[in-house]
Amino acid sequence: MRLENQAGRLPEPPSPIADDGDEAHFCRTCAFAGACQAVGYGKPELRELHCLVEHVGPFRAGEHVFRTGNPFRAIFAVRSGTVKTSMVDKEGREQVLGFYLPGEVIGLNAIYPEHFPCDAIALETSYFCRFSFPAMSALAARMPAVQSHLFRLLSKELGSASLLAGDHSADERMAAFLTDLGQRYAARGFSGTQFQLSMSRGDIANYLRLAAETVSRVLSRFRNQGLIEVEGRQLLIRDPASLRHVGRSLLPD
Amino acid sequence: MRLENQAGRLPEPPSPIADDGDEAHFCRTCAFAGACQAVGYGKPELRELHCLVEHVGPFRAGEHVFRTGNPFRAIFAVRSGTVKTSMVDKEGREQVLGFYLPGEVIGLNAIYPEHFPCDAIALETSYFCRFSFPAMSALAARMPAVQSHLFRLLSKELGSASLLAGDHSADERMAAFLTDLGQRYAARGFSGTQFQLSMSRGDIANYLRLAAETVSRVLSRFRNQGLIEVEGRQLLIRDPASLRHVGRSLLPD
DNA sequence: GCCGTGGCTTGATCCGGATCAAGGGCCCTG
DNA sequence: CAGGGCCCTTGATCCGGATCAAGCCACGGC
Repeated sequence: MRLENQAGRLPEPPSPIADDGDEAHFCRTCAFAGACQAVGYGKPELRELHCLVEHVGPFRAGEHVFRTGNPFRAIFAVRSGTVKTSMVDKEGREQVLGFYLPGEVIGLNAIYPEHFPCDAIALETSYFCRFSFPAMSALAARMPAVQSHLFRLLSKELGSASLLAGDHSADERMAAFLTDLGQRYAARGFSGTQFQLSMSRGDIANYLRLAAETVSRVLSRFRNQGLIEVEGRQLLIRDPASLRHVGRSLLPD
Repeated sequence: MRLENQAGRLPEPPSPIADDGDEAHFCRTCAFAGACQAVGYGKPELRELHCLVEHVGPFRAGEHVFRTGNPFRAIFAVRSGTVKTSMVDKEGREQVLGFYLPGEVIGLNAIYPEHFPCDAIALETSYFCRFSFPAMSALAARMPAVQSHLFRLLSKELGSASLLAGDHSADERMAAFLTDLGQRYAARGFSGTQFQLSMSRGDIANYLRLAAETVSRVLSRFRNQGLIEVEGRQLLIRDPASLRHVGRSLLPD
C-alpha cells in the first residue's frame, strides 16, 4: 500500500493515484491529454508523442526528482503521487513554489535558464512521465496542436503564479489554497471535497508565506466554524461554498 | 518633449526611449532581438517576422493598451514608455502585477485563458510593436528559433513571477525592486543607476504589497543611509553594491 | 520497554508594517 | 489669482501574524 493510512477516524477517500495500471485513464487525466486528443488517438503522430515519453519512478517521499542547477533536458508530468518545488535562497531559507498533483507538469520554469531553478521533491511515493524537451520542441514545430498546448501550459502557470502574490489574510490564503487543491483533484477525476494533504503543515505554511503555527490555528478555526473536518492530513471540506467565499479574492471567478 | 521634466535638482538622465527613430537601435534592444538574430538579419524570414508587426501608439499616461476580458489576439513589445499591468479583484481592489520597460513584452499570460486576464495601462506616453499571436504561432512552427524564443520568454516570466512571492521585509523588497529596475534599464542600453521612476509611489507599494507610506519611508531611509538619491521620481543609485546586498535574498545570484 | 525525534497544536508575547491623521508641494482649472 | 485634487512625506497608533515556549502524540530505533 503506497499511502500510509493515518488510522484517523475519517473514512479513507480513494487514493489520488492516476496510474492504476490503466494507461488510458492516466492519459485522460494527464496535462497533455489535450494535445493527444487534438492529434487524434491512434494517429501516427500520437505514437510519436508517446515515443518521447519515458516512465520514471518510483521516487520515495523526500527524494529529489531534480535539483537546482541540474541541466534542463526534460519536463515531467506527475503520473501518481505529489511533488513540491522549492528554492533555497542565499540565506539557506527554503521557499516552497508549488505543489503538483497527478496530471500536472513540472519543470517549465527551467526552459529559459536552461537549468532547473528549483528543487522538485516527492512528498509521497511518486511516478512520472518524462518528456525530453528537445524532442518535444521538435515535435511541436511539426504539430501545431502540441506547440499551442505547450504555450497554454506555460501561460497557465503564469496565471497561477501571480495568485499567491497579493497581500491577503491568513484565512483568505488558507481557504483559497484548500479550495484550489480540491478543484485540481476534482479536475483529475478525484474527490474535490475529501482528500489527503500530502504535504506537512510546515510546507503549507512556507508556500502560503505564513508560520506553521498560523496554519494550524487557521485550520482549527475553520473546523470550529464547521467549514472543514481535518484530522492529521485527512481533509474533508464540509462547506465548499463558504470556504470558497472566504478565499474568493484569490480565486478565479 | 515626451517626458515631463520634474525640474528637480538631479541632472536629467537620457530618456529611456528606445524608439529614437532609429529602427536598428530599437530592434537591438527589443525582446525579440534574439529571434531575429538567430534568423539572421536580411534573410527573408526576418521580413516575415517584421511583416506581422504593427506599430501602435501613442498611448498617453493612464490609457489602456488592453483591458481585462479583451479577446487575446496579440502580444505587445514596449517600444518606448512604460506600462503597468494590474488586475482588479472582486472587491474592486487593484493589484499591480508588473511594470514593463522598453524592449519587454506584455500579454503572454493571456495565451491560456485566450482573454487578457489583466489591464495594461500606460504610465507615460508609450508606443508598442503589436505581434499578432496566430501569425506568430504559425511562424514559430516554421522557425524553430522563433518557437524557442517564445518558450524562453514565457519561461523567463515564470521565473520573475515567483520573485515577488516570498515573505521579505519592506527594505529587502524595495532594494530588490530598485536593483532589478536598474538592471533591466541597463540590459536595454540605458543607465542602470540613474533613471526616472515612471510609476507613482502608490503603484510601487501595490506591486510590492506594501502601503504607500511604507514605500515613502523606506526611500527616505535609503537616502539617509546614502544608498540612493531620490527627488520626486528622479532616482540615482549611489551605492549599487550595498543596495543589491540589502535585496540579495530576492535577487538572482 | 525506553527514549529521541519530528509533526502538530495551543497559549503568551512581540514587532513590522498597516492604518489613521495631518501638512506640504505641485499642477490644473476656472 | 484662488481653489481643489493628487501625490508625497512624516508622525502616532494599532493589529495580524511571527516568534517564543510548552506540551501532546505517533513513530522508529535500540
